[in-house]
Amino acid sequence: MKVDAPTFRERVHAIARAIPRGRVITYGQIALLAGRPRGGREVGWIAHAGGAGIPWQRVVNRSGGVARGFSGGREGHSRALRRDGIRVGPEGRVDLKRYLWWPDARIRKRLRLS
DNA sequence: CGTATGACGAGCC
DNA sequence: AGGCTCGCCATAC
Repeated sequence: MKVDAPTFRERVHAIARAIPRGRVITYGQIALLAGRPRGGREVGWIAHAGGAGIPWQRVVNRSGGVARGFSGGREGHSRALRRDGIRVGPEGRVDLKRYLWWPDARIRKRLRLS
């Protein structure tokens, strides 16, 4: 059966849903995977628009920083990450060396990503 | 339709 | 390392 090509927003949602508990990904990475190398800002407002059942707290910026516009502000974002078992520093930063996630080949294939 | 805005990123200092 | 500037690009107004 023929299916329409997924929109950028749908790809972003699919990727965000695939992030495992205890790991994080960056806006830029999602944009790249979804086929828009400089679309970090877009991913940001897609995240801000929300989406039921999507663990947006696992999406952080390039510096590992939490989002100002998260529900509950930076504090809210930090709390949500800690509930995921992720350590968040006093400046609202996570250690990317430790928590950054990259989808493996199998997942990329399943989601039809680059 | 021109301007402003922003859950971003890379580069420079 | 951390702060600034500039580029990016869909939306909002």
